[in-house]
This record gives sequence, C-alpha cells and structure tokens, in this order.
Amino acid sequence: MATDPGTGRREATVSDVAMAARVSKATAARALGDYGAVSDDVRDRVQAAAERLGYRPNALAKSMNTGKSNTIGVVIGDIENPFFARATRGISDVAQAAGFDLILANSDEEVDAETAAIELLLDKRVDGFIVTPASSIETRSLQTALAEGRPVVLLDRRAAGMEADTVVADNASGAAAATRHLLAAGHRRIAFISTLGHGEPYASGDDVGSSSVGDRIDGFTSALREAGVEDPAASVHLNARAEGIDVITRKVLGDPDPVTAIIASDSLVGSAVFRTIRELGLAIPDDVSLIAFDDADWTSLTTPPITVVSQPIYELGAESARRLIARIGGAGADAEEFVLAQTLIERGSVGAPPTR
Amino acid sequence: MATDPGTGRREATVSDVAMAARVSKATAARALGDYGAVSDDVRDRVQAAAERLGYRPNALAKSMNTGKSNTIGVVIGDIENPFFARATRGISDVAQAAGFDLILANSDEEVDAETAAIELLLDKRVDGFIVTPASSIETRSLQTALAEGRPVVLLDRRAAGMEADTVVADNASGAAAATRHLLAAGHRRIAFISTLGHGEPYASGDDVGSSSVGDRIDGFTSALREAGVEDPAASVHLNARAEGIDVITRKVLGDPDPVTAIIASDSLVGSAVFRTIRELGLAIPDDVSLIAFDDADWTSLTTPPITVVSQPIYELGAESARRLIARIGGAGADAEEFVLAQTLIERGSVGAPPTR
DNA sequence: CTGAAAGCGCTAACAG
DNA sequence: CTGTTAGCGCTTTCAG
Repeated sequence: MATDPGTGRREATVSDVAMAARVSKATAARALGDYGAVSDDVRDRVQAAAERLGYRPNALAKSMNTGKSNTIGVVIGDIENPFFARATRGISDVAQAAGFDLILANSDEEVDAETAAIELLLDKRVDGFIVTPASSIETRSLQTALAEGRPVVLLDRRAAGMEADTVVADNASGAAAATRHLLAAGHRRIAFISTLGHGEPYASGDDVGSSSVGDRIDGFTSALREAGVEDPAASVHLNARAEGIDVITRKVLGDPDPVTAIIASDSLVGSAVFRTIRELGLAIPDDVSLIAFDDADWTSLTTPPITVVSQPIYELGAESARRLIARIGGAGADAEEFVLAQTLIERGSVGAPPTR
Repeated sequence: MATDPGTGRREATVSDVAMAARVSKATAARALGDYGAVSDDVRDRVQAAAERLGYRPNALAKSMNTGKSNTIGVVIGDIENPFFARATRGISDVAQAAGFDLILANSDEEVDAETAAIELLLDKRVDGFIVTPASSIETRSLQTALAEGRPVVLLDRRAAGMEADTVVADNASGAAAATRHLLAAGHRRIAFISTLGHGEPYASGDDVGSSSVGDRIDGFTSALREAGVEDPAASVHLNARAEGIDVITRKVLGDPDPVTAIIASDSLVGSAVFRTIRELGLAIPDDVSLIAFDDADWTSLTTPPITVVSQPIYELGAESARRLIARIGGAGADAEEFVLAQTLIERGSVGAPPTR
C-alpha cells in the first residue's frame, strides 16, 4: 500500500530522494531529518531533490524507529463543556509550540469510556497523557499507561496513590471563600449542588470520586462548621445530573425550610439553577443568592450578573501540558502537585437573605 | 528504542507471542489481528500467550503496512468557540463509533496556521480531514491534502473550486428569515455585524473569504433589497474583531442616524453586542432589537432572552464525519454539498423600532 | 563526512 | 490452516 491512495502514484521516500541526489539512503535521511553530520554541498543537493520529488517525511516510520510519536493523548470529560474546551486550548497552545499534536477523547465521565480511550491511545503510542480522571478511585488504566512508561498528568482532579503530576485549582479555598461570603451576608441555610454521581446522600468524609468536587465540599462544609452551622453535610446535594438539576433546585428552595443561597459546583449547574430560580418566579438576590464556579461568559450577561469563583482554566491546561512535556523529555524526580489559586469575583447575585 | 520507556523492559511483540505460543509470527499475527484464518485451538493458544506477556498491538507498525492510521485530522478555528466545540463533539462521536481517533488543531482562522497544521497531519498520515477553512480562496494546503489522496470534508464553509464534500447550514435562508422578521416588526435600519476580516468596507458582491458569513450577508442584503431598503451593503459591518465589536456597536447605535436593530453574525459577537447595548444604557427591545446566530446557552438566560437563528451544529459535525468516513472507505462519485436547515427561534429581543 | 546493512513491529503474498 | 519470505519508510550502528 505504498502507493498514493489518490493518484496511484507512489509517494517519494528517502530512497527515492537519495537516488535522485546520488547519495546513500543514510545520507539523504540525515540531510532530510537534520541529524548527524552532512556537508553543505550534499545537504543542498538532497533538499533540492526532495523538493523536486515532492518528498514528504513519513512521521509513522519515524515514530517506529524513535519510539516517539510527538503526540499527546488528551482524555477529558466532554469537549463541549466550556471548562474542558478552555483547558484543552491551553494544552493545545503549549503542545503545539513544542511540536506535539493532540489526540482528543471524551470520556463523558465514564470509567469504561476512559479506559477504552486510553487503551487505544496506548496502542497508537502516544508519548503521554493528560487526563481528567473520571474516577479518582478506579484508575487502573492510568496505572497501565504509567507502567508502559507513558507519563500521565492529572488535570483538575487528584487521584489517590497515583505517581503522576497533578495540576489542580485550590478548590477548597475557593469554596470556603464563596461560603464565607454568603455567611457574611447573613445566610445560614446554603445548598451546594453538583452533578457528580454518588450512591448515597452525602455524608461527611465520603470519598466522592472527584477530588475537585470533593475539595469544594470540604471547603464548603468546613466554612459552615466554622460558622457554627449544624450538620453541614446535609447541605451537600449530589447526583444532580441523574436527579435533574431543576428537581434538586426546586427541592432545596421548597418547603418546609428553604435555603436562602445556592452554590453551583460548575457553570453548567449554575445556568440550570439560574433558569429554575427564574421559572420559580424568585428574584436574585432578593429571594435567593447564587454563586457559581467558573467565570463563564453568561455569568456577566444575566440580570443580575452572577458572583463566581473564577479558576485559571486555560492556565490549568497549559501548565499540565508543560509538566507532561517535561516528563516526556525525561525530567525525573517524584510526582508533583501544582495548585493554582481561585478567586471570588463579586457581582450582583449575592445579597442578604430574605426576612420572613 | 524497542525498550519500554519506563521499565527498560522490552514490550512484547508479535514475535514474542508467536514464540511463546510455538507458532509462526504470521500465524500469531493472524490470530491477534483477527484476519486470515486460524484454527480455534491455535487462536486460543496465541491469545493466552499474548495475555500472559502483556502484548499490546503497535498501531504505528500496523499503519505503516496498511497505509491506514484510523485517525482523522480536524482543523478548526478555535476549540474554545462553542460552535467549534459542539461540532467537534459531533465529529468525535461519529468517528469514535467507527474506530477513528481525532487529532485536533486550531487555526485561529489564519491560513498560515491552517497550512502548517495540515502539513503536519499529512506527515502523520491521517486518513482524512475535516476542516473549517480559514479562507475559501487560499486553499492550497487543502488541495495538497486532496492530491495526496486524503479526502477532505469542508465544514460550515464552502470553498470555490474544491472537489471536496461540504457540509454547511443554510445561512442565506437563516439570515433572510432573521432580516424579514426584523423588517416585519418595522425596522428599516438594521446592522449586520461580523468579526470576519475584510480589507475594505463591504461592497455588494465582495467575496468575503468565508462562505458562511458571505451567505449570511447575501441573505441579509437581499431581504433588505426586497423590502426596498436602499444600499443594503452599507449596513454590513465586518472587521469587528480588529476594530472592536463594542466600537462598531457604538458606532451603528450612535448619531446621526442610529440603527434600530442589529444582527450578530455569531454568538460571540452577540454577547459582545448585548454587553455594549447594556453599557450604553439602552433597552432591548425598546431601544434596539437584537438577533444573534446560534442558540448559545446564554441567549436564553438574559433579560430579555435573545431571538436567535439556530443551527444544527452537532449534526453539522456528525454529518461531516459520516461523509469523510465514507470517503475514506472508498465511496466514490463527485463531491457533494450537504445543506442543513437553520431555524429562527423567537424570544424576547425583537420589538418595534423606537418612535422618535 | 558518507555508505552498507540491520532492524523497528507488523502485514502480505506465496507456498505448502 | 500454517509457515516462509519480503517488505512498509525510516533511523541507527558500524566501517571506512
């Protein structure tokens, strides 16, 4: 199958170029691949011949020999989610500058899909992985990648016992800051809502399978505890994807003892909560206050604009790409954890709780 | 470099498996690759040996022989743009189901970046391309891809004289529908704003380099012309990225003769226009009406929600992947153009023009 | 600095 | 059904 799929004409190879330039295959390869030592005269002749024949290097063949594909496997939840899209852009810019391509796979937060993607990418001999692990517990395929010598960088979520570099945001601090902000405004009954799946109702200390959400919960509950609020764990609402974000929002806002503020664990939850609050005919912030994670575009467009916990998403991606590329380049030492700061951006969606 | 990058242990190859199973390399390969004919007995032995040795097929080596990499090159404007993100998701789902991976590259709408990406992907021997061409005029690199026998599907934008399948939305009709909707509400002075770069002020008949924007302009101007509006071309405002969307918005809304309605060529322009209108202290739709292309999330969250021209973005991506995969599979015949419908979704951002 | 030869891991004829 | 023998296009010793 060495023929051009289109024209039936064979594509020019190093051999062809060598022949045309009247040098050996090895010399031509050296001139073309810009390695080893070649005299200027020969180099020119080879390059001219290559030009003339329309020579195009075969990266596959090169990879077979060198063991490097200059390709990074990126396995994320869903490229349609603005968080992942922006992080991917950060990865892409850094990777591209370093000469790496990206193979993209969506896991939809399913371990099985993630595993399948990683296996496939392993077969394709990617040089390393950037993954937002679907589970921080079931990480077998990531361990496999590591065992095969492919460095892995964990993005946005830590995973217990994985010897992999990790780049995350300081979710605990961000969540605590948001919670304290609400507390300071006088709120005592605050709901934290996330789509993350979790078998039981959340109980203090549960491992929720995603460190970013877990950390947010920790920051949230500890700020509540600090303020003397009883049973903070009861304010954590998971499974919002399965149960319906609107359903949960209606529940926490309903009788007998409605919350006066909601923290949305990401911008998708935030927009759904916002929508539901509006459908309920409630006013923000007069009837209910809202804080969402991520400074998504829409949050500054609504009336009122939404107070958010902003994360350096692009930088999260860029930094993980830098780490990975360093590892691929052979950087040694133990796995490190990079934590980037989150900042609270105050806008108009937080006010005093309603007096009844 | 046949050693495992991590452990220094050699990875198991077909040869190793063959040896362990006491069969020839060819037989082992047949059993492993599930082609040719192998007796059940042998197959089991081989698979057992493979399991034991932790054999992992090398997709690179396979591609070298078969000439197929099962990889699609996706070259889009910017993965962070929700339009591209959603289209990419459509591509990804179809591709994955058919056993293809995606290599992703952002062009930022620059021909040079697009060309560089395509060259690199050609080197990597992708089986085909899905591209949102940065220019419908300068398509040399796409022609190269075609010449090398790699099918190309054009997504969202046509390109003159390219023998490539094309999947686009019916932008002319969508724009015309939006314009007529505004006309019917009584508007006569309507601005069309796009970020697309264009040397001169737009003149009727100009080739603007992007067929989707070009078609929208055509639909827009012809609807205006139908309604007897003079010099429709003067209402087309390009270069909004370079000049600043806010600058242009302020200009068309300023003296001496402000427009009473704006059509935003995509949701990014739409959000910037919305923001500027609000900064100007104007009310939608009382002072100015607004229609944006794409049913982006934020458009239903604002007050009032925005009337939009909705496109089947996911399907645009999915369909182009289907077309490409069919071509890769050898489907013959001439290049075809697929046109998907757009629909106007009426919300609250269109009203009668203000009376002064 | 250049060339010859071997080999990366796999598939693809071609015999048997 | 199975084995033998060639490659795919490139890099990489090892000589010279």
